[in-house]
Amino acid sequence: MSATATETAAPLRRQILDTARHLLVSEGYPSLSMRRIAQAIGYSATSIYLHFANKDALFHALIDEGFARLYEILVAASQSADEPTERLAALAHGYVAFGLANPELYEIMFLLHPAHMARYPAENYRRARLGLDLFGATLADGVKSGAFVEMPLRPATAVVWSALHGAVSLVLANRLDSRIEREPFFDAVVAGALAPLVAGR
Amino acid sequence: MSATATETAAPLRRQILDTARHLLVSEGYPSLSMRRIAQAIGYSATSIYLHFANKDALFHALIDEGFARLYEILVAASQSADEPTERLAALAHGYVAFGLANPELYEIMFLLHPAHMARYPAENYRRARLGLDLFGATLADGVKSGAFVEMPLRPATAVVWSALHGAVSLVLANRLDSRIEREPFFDAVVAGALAPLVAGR
DNA sequence: CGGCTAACTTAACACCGTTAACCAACCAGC
DNA sequence: GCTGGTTGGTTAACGGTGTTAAGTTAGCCG
Repeated sequence: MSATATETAAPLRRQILDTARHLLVSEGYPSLSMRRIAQAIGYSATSIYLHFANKDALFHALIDEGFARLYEILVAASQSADEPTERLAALAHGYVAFGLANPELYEIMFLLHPAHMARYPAENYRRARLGLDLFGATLADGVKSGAFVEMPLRPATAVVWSALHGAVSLVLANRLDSRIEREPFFDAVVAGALAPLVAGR
Repeated sequence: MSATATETAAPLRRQILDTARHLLVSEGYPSLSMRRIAQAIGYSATSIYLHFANKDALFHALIDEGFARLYEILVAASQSADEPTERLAALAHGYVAFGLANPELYEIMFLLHPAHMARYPAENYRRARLGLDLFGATLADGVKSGAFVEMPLRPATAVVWSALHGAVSLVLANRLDSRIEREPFFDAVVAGALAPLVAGR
C-alpha cells in the first residue's frame, strides 16, 4: 500500500492547501470555510480533518508556506546587493513588495492573527525569524563596515521591521489617505527607516 | 416612568455598547456574539437589532468611541508641549500609549478591519483623520519654525503614523522577540520616526 | 473467503448573524 | 372607559459555521 505511496505521498493535502489559498485570494477571508474548500475540491468537509487537525492548523500550514515564500524573496533581495545600505534597501523593498503582491497571505501571516486564530506554534515561528535575521545580519555588516552607526542590534532590527510592517498594513487595510501615492510613500518609509542608521550624516 | 423618559432616552443602546466593549476586552473578539451580549444584559439577542442595524454597525459604533477617545488623548498630548519636536514626541507617545492600553479597541479600529467587517463608513472616518491632523499640524508648525526640514506634508504624516502603527501592532500581536524590551523599543521607534524630520542634524 | 485498515461520507451538535411573526403594555382620542 | 395604534420587546426559524461520532466502502493480507 505504502509501496509507491512513499513518493506520491498524499496529494489531497496539497490540493486542500492550494484550494484554500486560492479561495482566500479570490473570495477573501470571511467566505473561506471548510465546507467551501471541500466543495471546491469535490470532497466532503470532514475529509479535510483527515489531513488537518482543525481550521487553525490549515491556516498555520498556509502561513508556513507564506513565510517560506517571503524568505525566498528576501534571500534574493539580499543577494542583489553587497553594500549594506543598498542591501538593506533591497530587503525593505522586497518585504514591501511581498506584502503588496500577496495581501491575503500577508494578512493571515501578520494581521489577523491574535484575535482569530490559535497561537501560531512557536516552532514554526523560527521560519519567520529567518527573514528577520537577514535584516539583522545586514545591520551587523553595516555596523562592522562603518556604514551604519553603532546600535543595539535586536531592537534596531525590530524598529526597521515595524516601520515596514506599519506601512504595508496601513496600505493593505486601505487606511491611507487616497491622495497619497503609494510609491513615493513607500520610498519615504524606507528612507525614513534607513536614515537614522546611516553613519555618514 | 416614561413621563421622564424624554431625558433618560434609551439607556439600552448604551448598555449594549458598554457590555460589548467589556466583553470584547475580557473575553476577546471571537467570543463576542450578539447572543452573548444579549445574555449579558438580560435581553434577547434580537433586541439589539432595535438599536443597531447589524453587528457591523455595532462595531462601527464601538470604533467611533475608540476614535473619540484616541482623539482626546492626542489633544491632551498635543497641549502638553509647545515646541514642535517635543509636541510630536508627545503625540507619538500618546498614540502608542493608547494602543497598548486598549489593545482590543486598537484591534478593531485598525487591525482586523478589511477582512471581517463591512467598510467603516467614510463619514465616520473623518473622526479618525482628526487625530492624524494633529500630527500633520505639528509637522507644519515645525517646518514653519525651522525645527523640521522642508517636506511634503501628507506623506510625511503618513510615514510617522505608519511607524507608530507598525510598532503598536507588532507588539499587540505578540510578534516581537520577547528579548526586546518594550519601552526602549518604543523610544527607538519614536526617535527613528522623528530623526529624519529634525532639521538640526 | 474472512477480516483489517485506510479513506471517505452522512448525520448530528452547538453555535453563529439575521429575519419574520407575534405579543404585551402604554397612549390618544372618542 | 373602551378602542386602536405605536413602542419595545419576545420566540421561532433559516441558513450558515467548525467540529465530532458513527457508519460505509474499497482494497489488501493471510
